[in-house]
Amino acid sequence: MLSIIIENYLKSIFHLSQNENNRITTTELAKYMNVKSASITDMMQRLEGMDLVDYKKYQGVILTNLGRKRAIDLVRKHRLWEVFLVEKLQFTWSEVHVVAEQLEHIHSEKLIDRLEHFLGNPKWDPHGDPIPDKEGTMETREQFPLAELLKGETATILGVSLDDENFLKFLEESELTIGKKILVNTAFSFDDSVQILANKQLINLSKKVAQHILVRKD
Amino acid sequence: MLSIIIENYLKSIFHLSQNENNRITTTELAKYMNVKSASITDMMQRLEGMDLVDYKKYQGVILTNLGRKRAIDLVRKHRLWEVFLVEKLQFTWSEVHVVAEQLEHIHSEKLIDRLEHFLGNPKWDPHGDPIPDKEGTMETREQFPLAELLKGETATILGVSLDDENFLKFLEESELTIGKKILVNTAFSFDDSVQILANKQLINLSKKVAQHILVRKD
DNA sequence: ATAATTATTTAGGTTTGTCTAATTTTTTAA
DNA sequence: TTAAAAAATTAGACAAACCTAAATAATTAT
Repeated sequence: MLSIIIENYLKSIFHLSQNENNRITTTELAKYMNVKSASITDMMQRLEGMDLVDYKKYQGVILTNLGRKRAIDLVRKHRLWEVFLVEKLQFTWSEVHVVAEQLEHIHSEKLIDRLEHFLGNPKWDPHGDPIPDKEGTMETREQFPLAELLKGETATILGVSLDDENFLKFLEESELTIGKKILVNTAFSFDDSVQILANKQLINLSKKVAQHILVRKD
Repeated sequence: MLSIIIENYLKSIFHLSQNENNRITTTELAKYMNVKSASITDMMQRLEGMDLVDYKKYQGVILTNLGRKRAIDLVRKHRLWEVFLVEKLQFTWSEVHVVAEQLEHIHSEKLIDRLEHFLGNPKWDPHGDPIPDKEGTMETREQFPLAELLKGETATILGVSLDDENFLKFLEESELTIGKKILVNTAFSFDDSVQILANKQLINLSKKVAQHILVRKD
């Protein structure tokens, strides 16, 4: 059974390399995980020996199939627990992450399968991220950053692409939550900010915020 | 924040010393936890320094108020999670313990308070053990080992006093679960076993089994 | 193409939590 | 009440997961 620490390494590598499925550098990983590069090198050599990563000196690291399987399993657990916390225990969007980070390390296949069923086999978590099934398969859908919408377009909020507590708090306070309909009132070219209409209110969103809200065009 | 390992030490000391509230020896604790006595001595010196236990060389160990508070908090979490597993996820009596042993180490006061409310503020866990409230107070009630009943007496099963997986499996298979009514048909003096009537069937119980089933006399 | 800079690895050290073997203290039995 | 046995502690070692400082490799800028 993998230690919690090793599980966290796998998850971090997975998150950093999933966009491009490219090798990531030890420095990148060190920054992301808040440990020193020397510790990364150390651990990568151990994980290589466990066939969890493909690591070559000075060439960075990438997950093996086994490592990816384990990482996706953690993502599955994390996201199912997030659904539980929000739907059953009324946690807010911004509160769930810290707790789910702990819960994802509970080892029990029966627990997670039963939890999935108890929650009604959800396919998306409270941030709009897909929940992998037992085989690691996740659903996909067309979605865009709100920032890409043009003046006058309408859309529905599907999720977010940034898991920052204050960002999520801001969205909660602005009531910009999943399912909400929005209309782009103005797109300002001078700073790429946008003004949207949501909940019958005009709300200004910075470029960064608009980039990390994911929507479906209506 | 206490490590999982330290939390397990506190819980073990608590369980071993709660009957008599007496000091326990390092050897007792070592056997219970499946580690060597030397490791216990080592750890006790650390815990003494953290004001979690009162430990004196060659005189055994007992929890301080602080240590007991922490241990009861773990018991609270363990038992609430057991209720969740049984009531919401349909785990059986004998399956819950291993998973709850992991879940009890999740750190989040909000999580456990919300869970308690979600479960309807239960006062007893699936084994019939009392669930401490936030202040550490638990309910009490009159209960006896089934072994103490006399021929002809009727009773209701309240719980068990042994957390052994095979013992619990046996009870599940015999449908001797919480709330079941029983009647003592015969008490055999030669081996202290008893024959009871439950679920319209005659069931023979060894002395050990009868000692670890807790009942209320009707 | 070489020098300077940056990235990465190696070497050696620390803490936590365990172990075995040796020693000391306590308990039990003669 | 002393000797033998049992229990408990100390000493020293080890693995995991980190660290700092030094060395080496790769990249970049001149």
